[in-house]
Amino acid sequence: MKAQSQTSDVVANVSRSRIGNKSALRAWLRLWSCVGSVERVVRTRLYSDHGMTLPRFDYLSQLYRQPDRRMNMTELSRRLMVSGGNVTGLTDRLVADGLVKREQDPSDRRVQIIALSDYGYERFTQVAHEHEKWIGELFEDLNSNQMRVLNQTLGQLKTSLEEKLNEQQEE
Amino acid sequence: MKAQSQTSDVVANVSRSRIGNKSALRAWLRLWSCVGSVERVVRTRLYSDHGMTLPRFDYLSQLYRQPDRRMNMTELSRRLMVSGGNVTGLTDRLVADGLVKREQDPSDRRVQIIALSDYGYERFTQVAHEHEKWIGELFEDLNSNQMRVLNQTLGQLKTSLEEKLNEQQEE
DNA sequence: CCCATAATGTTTATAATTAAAGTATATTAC
DNA sequence: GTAATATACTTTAATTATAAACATTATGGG
Repeated sequence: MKAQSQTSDVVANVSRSRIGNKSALRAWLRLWSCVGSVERVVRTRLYSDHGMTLPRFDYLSQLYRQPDRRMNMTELSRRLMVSGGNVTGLTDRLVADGLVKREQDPSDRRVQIIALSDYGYERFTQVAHEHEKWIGELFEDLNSNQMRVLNQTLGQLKTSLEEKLNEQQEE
Repeated sequence: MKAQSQTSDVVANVSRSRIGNKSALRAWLRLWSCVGSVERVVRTRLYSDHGMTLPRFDYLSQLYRQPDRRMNMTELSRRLMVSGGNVTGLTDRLVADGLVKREQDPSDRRVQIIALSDYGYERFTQVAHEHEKWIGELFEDLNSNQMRVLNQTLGQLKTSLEEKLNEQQEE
């Protein structure tokens, strides 16, 4: 009885795992597809209507959300989920366009603090308002219940992924 | 009465719209974050464990899913949600590495048909197996109900977005 | 204090990516 | 049949992106 029970458990686990992988893979492909579609629309409109690229918009939005509209390079890299070298390049171009400024951290000479300029703030505010409208339109076919469920599930997935990434980093 | 009722409707609509936009924006940010996290993990492991980049993996996976493992450039561009020029460049590099082959369409001399090579098939099969495992692990904290709900909602969002993109294109 | 180690950011080389313009071929309208 | 238009792909120039190597500064243990 015991042996058989173990075998059943093993079979059940393998089976569950395989189904889980397939189900996860389907979810992943749909996530990827949805994000790709939204990004494509947003990128195109940002560029044609405001002459702004998506990476720059994402960058500025991170600064914008901070109370003091300031952030160092490492934190920007982490939040934008891009490499440090990429942030250096983006920063160079945003500084050249006057949208952000580089400041020194008085307590740590390694740190560059990036501040949204007045011009950058003004510019971003205008674009962000439209951006929010586009997103609203793209998601309008979901009813309030679906939206609630989506936010809940993605919220948990996000937390779970962040935990996994932290664990992985520590290894 | 009539005027007041209209005013209330307008207020209600505006209010609903604003809430909808905020809720949609939250969902969008979570979608973006989850996809970014998963991509980061997959990209890093693809590169360190298999010397393969994520764009190439995505490209090969599109070919792999076709019954004849063949697809033309335009269709690849559409499915990968990237520009045509990008597909040209990726194809050049994948051909150089022997993973895919360019073939001519006998019925239309403009068309390039890209075929997964035997080596490409073999290579992709190995990597895809691991990839599926990684995705399974990244999503393992969602229970079966959450997974079901996520797949359902994302399925509808995907369809809705595809419709919107088609409409937009026709305008 | 001094050394090892960690953290922050830049540089380098290369790949991926876009928008727009260009080339070649096909299709459609007349 | 031919001209206009559309489709398929490539090229170009610029931007965005990565990984790895590097320089500088900070931190912690002896």
